[in-house]
Amino acid sequence: MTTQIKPNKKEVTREKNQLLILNAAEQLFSLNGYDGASMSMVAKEANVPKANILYYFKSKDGLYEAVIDRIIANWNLGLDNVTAEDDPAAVLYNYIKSKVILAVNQPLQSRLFANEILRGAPYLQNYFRTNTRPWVKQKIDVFQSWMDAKKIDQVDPHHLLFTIWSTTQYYADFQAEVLLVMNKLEYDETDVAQITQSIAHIILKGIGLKIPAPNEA
Amino acid sequence: MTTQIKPNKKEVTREKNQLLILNAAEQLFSLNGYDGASMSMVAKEANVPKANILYYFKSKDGLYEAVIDRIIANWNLGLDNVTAEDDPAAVLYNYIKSKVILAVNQPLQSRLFANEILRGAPYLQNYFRTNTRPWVKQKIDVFQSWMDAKKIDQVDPHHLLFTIWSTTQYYADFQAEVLLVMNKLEYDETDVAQITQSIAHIILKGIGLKIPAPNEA
DNA sequence: TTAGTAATTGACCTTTCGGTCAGTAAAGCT
DNA sequence: AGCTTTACTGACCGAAAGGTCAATTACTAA
Repeated sequence: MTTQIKPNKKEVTREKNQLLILNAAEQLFSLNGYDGASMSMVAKEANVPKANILYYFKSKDGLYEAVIDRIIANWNLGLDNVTAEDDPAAVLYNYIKSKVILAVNQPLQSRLFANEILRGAPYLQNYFRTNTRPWVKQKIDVFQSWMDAKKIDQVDPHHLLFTIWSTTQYYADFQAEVLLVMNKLEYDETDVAQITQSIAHIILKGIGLKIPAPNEA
Repeated sequence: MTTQIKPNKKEVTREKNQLLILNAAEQLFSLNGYDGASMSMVAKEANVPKANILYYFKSKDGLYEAVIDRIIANWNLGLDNVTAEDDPAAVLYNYIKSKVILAVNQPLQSRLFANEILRGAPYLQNYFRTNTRPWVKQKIDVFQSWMDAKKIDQVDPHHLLFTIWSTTQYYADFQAEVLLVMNKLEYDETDVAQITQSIAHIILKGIGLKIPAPNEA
């Protein structure tokens, strides 16, 4: 908690350069995967000497971990503070909506995770074990209590969660396929609403809920 | 249609070796992606000299294309011959079930496609344009006619299709995540039924259908 | 057999990979 | 200003990548 009065020129340029590098790396790792992105590609994209990247991040692994750590730091699994007393329809609708917005507008993170998991999640294993698993457990419990209270249909809560994740992330990870099949060049402004509506309709009605009128935060 | 009377030893060993190579390549490309799998890894896995692979397939690209071509050749998009007169519930239930079985038992192909699409589908673009798109168009039409006949709810047919694809393929492509979250080492025999049941419940009910009793081919 | 042809592969090539390091530039401190 | 220390980077390294090729080893047909 030492308050930094003096901006310290060294640290400023360092952080500026690290930001350039991390952004370039995130983009390249997302599109090409770990093996498909080389240090020199990152250096070129970030417009810094390759040795500078190694100086900051020690190794390619170190850079990759830094990229992942930054994503995780800003990563919000959503559904925070959800309790058995909350209204399932509103909660799930908002969750789906926020995940669709993320998928359409910021697909890079989702794709980086997808690349990771396809390889067996070598770097994310620990994160899943220590963070995702407890998070999931808590949500599963809420889902189950909704089922016990007959608020939603009895379905395996894990698979309900996977259904929400898969349907929403699909528009980020498989964007290329979606656009090719729909014969579009990119998503347009109406797509987020369209996708949210379709997914929410199917999933909410699919577990015995009504779709809330589209007019709440 | 020339009937091959003489087995021709050369061709026999050639095809045997090509099979070894293609199997090894499929496995390695699926797990590690195009850039993550090297020719020497494939050679070692297939137990043939590296130069032999180049002799058969000209280049790494050629090998990759051959792997993709073989998958596509055996690739059945399902839902064949489906018409507006068919029963939506039975058709969709069986489609979901067959896709879940594939995802759990033969995840390699799905993962190879996932790797491809994550990279923007450089090799599959053409396939999507010439094969998938017409296939989709026909299915969309059937879905739409079911909606017009009030047999199923009005939902964007594309997104309905994507919902089925995403939910089922998730168990192949993101197997590592699914298993970590569920704290399992591998899928067991009950999982296929469990997954099928959950997905089918949500999607079928989600578009206004009843889940067929689980007793038809 | 044997000549002719195709199949095969060990050795080698160039390029690029991730990574090191010695030397230089730039702050920071007194 | 001068001295110390840290930040940086051009040049280089060994390993591994994809790919070539000349030499060798099968087959096949006559």
